[in-house]
Amino acid sequence: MARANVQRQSDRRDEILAAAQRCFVRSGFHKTSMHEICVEAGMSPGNLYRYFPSKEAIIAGIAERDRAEVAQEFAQADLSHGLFPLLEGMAHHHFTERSIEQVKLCTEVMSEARRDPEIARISAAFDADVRKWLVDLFRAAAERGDIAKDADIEGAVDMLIIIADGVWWRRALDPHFKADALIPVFMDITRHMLRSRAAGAGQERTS
Amino acid sequence: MARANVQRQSDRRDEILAAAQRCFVRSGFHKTSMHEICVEAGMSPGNLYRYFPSKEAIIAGIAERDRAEVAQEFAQADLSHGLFPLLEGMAHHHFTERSIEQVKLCTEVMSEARRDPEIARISAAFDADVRKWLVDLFRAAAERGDIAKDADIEGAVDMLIIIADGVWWRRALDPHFKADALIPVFMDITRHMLRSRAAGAGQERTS
DNA sequence: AGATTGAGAGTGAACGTTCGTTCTCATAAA
DNA sequence: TTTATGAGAACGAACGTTCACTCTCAATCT
Repeated sequence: MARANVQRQSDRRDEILAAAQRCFVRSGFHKTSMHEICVEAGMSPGNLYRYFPSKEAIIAGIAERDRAEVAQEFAQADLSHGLFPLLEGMAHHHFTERSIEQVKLCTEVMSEARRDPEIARISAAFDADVRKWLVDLFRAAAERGDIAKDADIEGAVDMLIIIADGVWWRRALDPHFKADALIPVFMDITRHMLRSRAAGAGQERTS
Repeated sequence: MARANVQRQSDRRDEILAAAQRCFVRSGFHKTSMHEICVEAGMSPGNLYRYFPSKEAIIAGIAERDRAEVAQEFAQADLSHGLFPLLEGMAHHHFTERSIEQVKLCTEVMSEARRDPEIARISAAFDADVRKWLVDLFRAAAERGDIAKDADIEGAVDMLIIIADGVWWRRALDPHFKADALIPVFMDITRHMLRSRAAGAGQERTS
């Protein structure tokens, strides 16, 4: 076979990443050996190294893939039914539908970001994107009249992201944790955060 | 004849743990080698192994120490000035006063809990303690009349713990993150969560 | 007092293992 | 034949851990 098959090359990379992801979810980045990934991918180390130059490159590939996957959710958002139905749908998706595998992988990425500068970069860029996306969303919702125009959008977004992180860590650490039970509380405080700051008696019971 | 000095033995263990903690904060559990800890503690590996049987034992020791230190804060709580001043003080303590070193160490413990069953046990026990402590605190505050008796205490506590975790992760990952700017938002939603569930128009502006 | 003793404290080279990576060689398509 | 694809043994470094040994010093003996 003379010509380099770039499609097949790309497929092979995806297969390796998928295999590595399964290993990483099971044992974490550091306890997973290259040999383990090779077995999972049904491939020899020599061959695997033709597709990735190092273990770190695989980890970075996984991080990027994972972040892109999570980010994709935001792209599909539809504000036409109002902000709060959208947020509730996203909360449901984030709290329960996302597989526990992806949640665990996300925690791996977060802790690796504390060590590997490249992962930190990917992670920080992702965070900035999500934050900007949410702020823009809330601004648009304010224009629509879904929320007060003088609401503390930045503060609310920061808090929502923090809650999202916290929920995923709980999901990852406590197998009995039922995140969906928290959705009413979550929606309640979200509505409250986005109320008008001006009036003492803001709009209560916005549902 | 040199008798076994149990006090000195304990001191030595503490010194090793302190040295290990510095290393772990700097490089994380897995990237820290025993040699590194030995250098930091000014001690040979042979001698260090007289005080701890393995690296895992040191990690477990660190986790226990760290959790105990965090738990100590709760023991000093004083409800006599009302629930919300107490909570605000705790938030301030948790969000800003706790050193970034301890925050980073905490994230190490959390991610290690996903791998090491012993750390998971320590971490889960700690979480359960904190949760029970907070629920009891809120029940006592309800008795005092600080909050409504029909408030969703369990839900509020779960959410507060989640927020606390999320804030610490943000602190650990983003050096520019200013957690104290979030305290007003935090207190606001805390008050909101602990309002009465019965009435449509709960007490607003409880400050 | 001075010498002897014995056990705790401490050393650091070395060990066996594991890991990420590379090298050599085979196979099969073009 | 040529070249992409693949296998798998082997390498060298790094790691956690061990082991044989030395040092220190209070207790004991003469």
